[in-house]
Amino acid sequence: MSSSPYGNDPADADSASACGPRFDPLYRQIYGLLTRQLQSGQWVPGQMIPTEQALARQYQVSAGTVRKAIDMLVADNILKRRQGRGTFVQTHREPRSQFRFLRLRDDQDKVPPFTSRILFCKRLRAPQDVARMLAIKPAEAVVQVRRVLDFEAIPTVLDDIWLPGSRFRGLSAEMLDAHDGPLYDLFETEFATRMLQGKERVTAILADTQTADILAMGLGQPLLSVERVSETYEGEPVELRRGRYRTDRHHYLSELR
Amino acid sequence: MSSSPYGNDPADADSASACGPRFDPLYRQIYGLLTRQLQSGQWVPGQMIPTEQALARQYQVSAGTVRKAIDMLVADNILKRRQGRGTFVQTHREPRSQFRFLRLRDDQDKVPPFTSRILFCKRLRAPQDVARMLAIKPAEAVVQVRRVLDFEAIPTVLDDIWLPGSRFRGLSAEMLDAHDGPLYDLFETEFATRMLQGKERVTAILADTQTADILAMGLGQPLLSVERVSETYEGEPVELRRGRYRTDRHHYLSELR
DNA sequence: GAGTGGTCTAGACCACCAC
DNA sequence: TGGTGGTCTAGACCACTCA
Repeated sequence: MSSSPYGNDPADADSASACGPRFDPLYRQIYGLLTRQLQSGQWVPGQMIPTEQALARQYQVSAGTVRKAIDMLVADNILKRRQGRGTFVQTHREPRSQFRFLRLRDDQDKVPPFTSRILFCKRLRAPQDVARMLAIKPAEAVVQVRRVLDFEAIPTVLDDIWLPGSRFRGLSAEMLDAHDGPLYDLFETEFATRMLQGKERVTAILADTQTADILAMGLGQPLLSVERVSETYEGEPVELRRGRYRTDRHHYLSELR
Repeated sequence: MSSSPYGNDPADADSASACGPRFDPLYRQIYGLLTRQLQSGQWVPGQMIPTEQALARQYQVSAGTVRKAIDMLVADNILKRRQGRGTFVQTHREPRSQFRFLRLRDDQDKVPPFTSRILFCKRLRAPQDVARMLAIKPAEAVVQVRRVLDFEAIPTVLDDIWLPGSRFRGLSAEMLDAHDGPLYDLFETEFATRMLQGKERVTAILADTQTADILAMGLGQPLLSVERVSETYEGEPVELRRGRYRTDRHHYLSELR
């Protein structure tokens, strides 16, 4: 967590050794308090949090200190400031951050319009590898969703999604079909689970029979394999995805900084 | 440029329309001044810039304002603060930011050790597509470098690199062979060209005869195609790379935020 | 101990938004 | 017009590095 342009980040220290707690600045403590309150659901996605002044009074610190804590949460894409209006809990529902994690792009590096089809949604005991990636016990309950994304009516992405059964009690194909918009919006709204960050491991593979069939392509054609682990607060993994991307019409865009 | 957790970023405005200049805060102006001085080579990579106090005096603003400008440059990976020592121009030479743009990882998501072999370095007139990506005129001079990266003696990456001939006058295979460490270090040191950010477009392809031969793999096996455009100050493109990555032992890592 | 960046404060004023 | 975040200031003190 907490990848911000602020000092004291242990991962950014010149000496690689993990030193002790050193010194915890006030604004970091406020950051922690706010994070915990967000995590507890005290403020829901889309809602306005108290003003900087109010928080400063509440925590008995100066406005500048609260501001710095909020800066970090904004850098984490957890909060969003709107000048003249207030500071709001970020949401995957909002147009500008819809499909924030989707890296597939067209020739102009834009997210192309697409539609989603749910192939199935079932509950099962977590296979070994899925359990490991989700940091749960093997054979614990998980929900598996398979879906296809069509870009201009061309099936392009085949996703298998695994979610911890305990968090996603009640998730069903009907619910998924009824919902439109990003999955992460549904997860926020119905399961109080916000995807905050993730990692994708990308490799090149050959289409197997089943995938080639679903994506209407030749056997042995190349595909991008995209394995995503998404995390919520405190880096807790709450989603595993295995995507197969056709990249004859699109590409995976990665920004280098 | 300028992707920072700070306000007034037009790209972050709720209304997508490009409004006028609005209001240019002082710290942005300082950011601009510092950027121009860095671009002009007034301070070279690795060198310390003047202290915040000194800059504040020089520009007739408060220390806090200079600090905020520097914060932005730090967020851009252009400067690096070291508490108790000073603020330094970031460099690709430093261990922590060596191979900053390389996304290939091993099973533990670490950058694996590797060695580089230059296959050739030649000058030619830019083909149409290369010229377009580098924003130069077709048939202008470019340098093309081909090299292989070996991971544990296994050829894994085949890179073709195109550089504008005007900037990279004097680049030769001998110079490349003599140099060890990141290419971007050489580019900084010998050609005053700092790679600040970039984009990679990743697709899955099948190995052709030549590539399969160089990477010691079967024809028709899947490969990652990684097309990188790197930019220096003001988003000026100064490098085009086409990489072919074997991903049977490694993967391409992408962080989602 | 001198010099650097890092934190924290208190307060003034500005730009923006909604009513 | 009132309230929000955004900017800017001046100054005190702390943590860290190095000689």
